[in-house]
Amino acid sequence: MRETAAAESRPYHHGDLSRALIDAARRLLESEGPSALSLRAVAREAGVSPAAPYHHFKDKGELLEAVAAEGWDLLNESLAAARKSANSVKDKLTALGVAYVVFARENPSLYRIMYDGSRNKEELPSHVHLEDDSAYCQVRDTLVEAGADPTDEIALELATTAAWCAAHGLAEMASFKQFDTLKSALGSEEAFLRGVFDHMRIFADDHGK
Amino acid sequence: MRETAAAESRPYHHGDLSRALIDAARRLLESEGPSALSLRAVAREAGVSPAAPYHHFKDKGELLEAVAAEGWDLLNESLAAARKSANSVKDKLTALGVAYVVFARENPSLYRIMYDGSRNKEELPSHVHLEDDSAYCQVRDTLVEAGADPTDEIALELATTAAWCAAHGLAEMASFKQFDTLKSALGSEEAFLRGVFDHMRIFADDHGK
DNA sequence: AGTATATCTGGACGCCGTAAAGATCATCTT
DNA sequence: AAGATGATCTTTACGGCGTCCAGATATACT
Repeated sequence: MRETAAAESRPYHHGDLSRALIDAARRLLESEGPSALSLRAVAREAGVSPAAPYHHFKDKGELLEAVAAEGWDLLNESLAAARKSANSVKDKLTALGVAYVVFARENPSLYRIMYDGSRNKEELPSHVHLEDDSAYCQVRDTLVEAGADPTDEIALELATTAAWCAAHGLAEMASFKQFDTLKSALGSEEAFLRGVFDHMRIFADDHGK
Repeated sequence: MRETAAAESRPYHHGDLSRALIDAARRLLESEGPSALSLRAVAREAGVSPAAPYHHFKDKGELLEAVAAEGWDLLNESLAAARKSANSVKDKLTALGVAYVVFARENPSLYRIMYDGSRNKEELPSHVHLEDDSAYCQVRDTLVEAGADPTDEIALELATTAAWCAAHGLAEMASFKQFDTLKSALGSEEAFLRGVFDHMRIFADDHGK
């Protein structure tokens, strides 16, 4: 009478329902978009009753936070990969910016979840800022590699913030139809992104010289 | 038996309910935040039945669009004022950016409504881009005043987009608690904003020379 | 006047998030 | 081995939501 799927020796009845709920949520997010992501729909998708999630998450927001956390992990990986594959030191920061925006384009619903929770709490998840290979720290380290002065902490934080804001702003704008003509005039979306970044000192300069 | 308030000689029973609904929505938005902005709550606030709005707006989204449109108008005015009051030509663009972010901080719920509708349709309201004193055009014109080459259309559009993205990105980030220490290290929020903008060529350079 | 038409109300439907009470089952104690 | 414990899940229920429909109401036209 046991379900054939899922791990055998997990805590209780279902076998790691929180994991299953997060997966169900991400499945729904990709197939139906953020507006279809109700707690009941997630429970339905996972095959449990509407109240079951409450034994694993305080409320809907806490489930979304767990989904968002996985989004941040994915973003970190994308950025790390872009950092490695960049040709020159000079190009690394732009590559990072492009990778950031491309991530948002390829995971639009997830990206939205990542920031929606933060906006309500008025702070980003702390591990985004603090952990060593977090997205924020990767940007900061890349700035240093590109020539920023690591001893001037305030300037470094400001520059990192500027880069982050630029990437986030572009990530939210790039999908607007208004830019279609510009994109096709430039030949590709990536050319458009690089074009925008090229108009920001942070993505073009060698920092102060 | 007539209500004493509101204009007397308007179309029907209520006397311009759509106006009253938009006002009610903005009142609710300020007092309770975006999550409290249900269509029913708006109707309640306006003193009509839950179904009444459907004679003036196709659905909830269309009402929110009307609210957002007023938000864009307000933003345009803020930017125009900032443009006028800026001291030097060189400072105009930064002043514009600061004004943009300050608008978002002072009208956080309205600012969210303005972009939420756009995100769903994947395009900004057309008058934001097209009309002559629209926010976008004000930024573009200011860039030209600051020395950008108006004949290179593509570069101008890219630069405008870069400035817009930077301002939007910072507007969404600036309220995060993570930046509190940086703000107080710099003495004020405006110093923080200018500090971030200063790390973007678009807000600091004289454009190509 | 009488008719058409735009506007508003009341009630209904199926969703939603969430809470409380009861059933079920792994684990712990003895 | 047996029973108690407590976590997990289901059922049921509540109020709120967006939206539709049928009827009431008041304006405008002829």
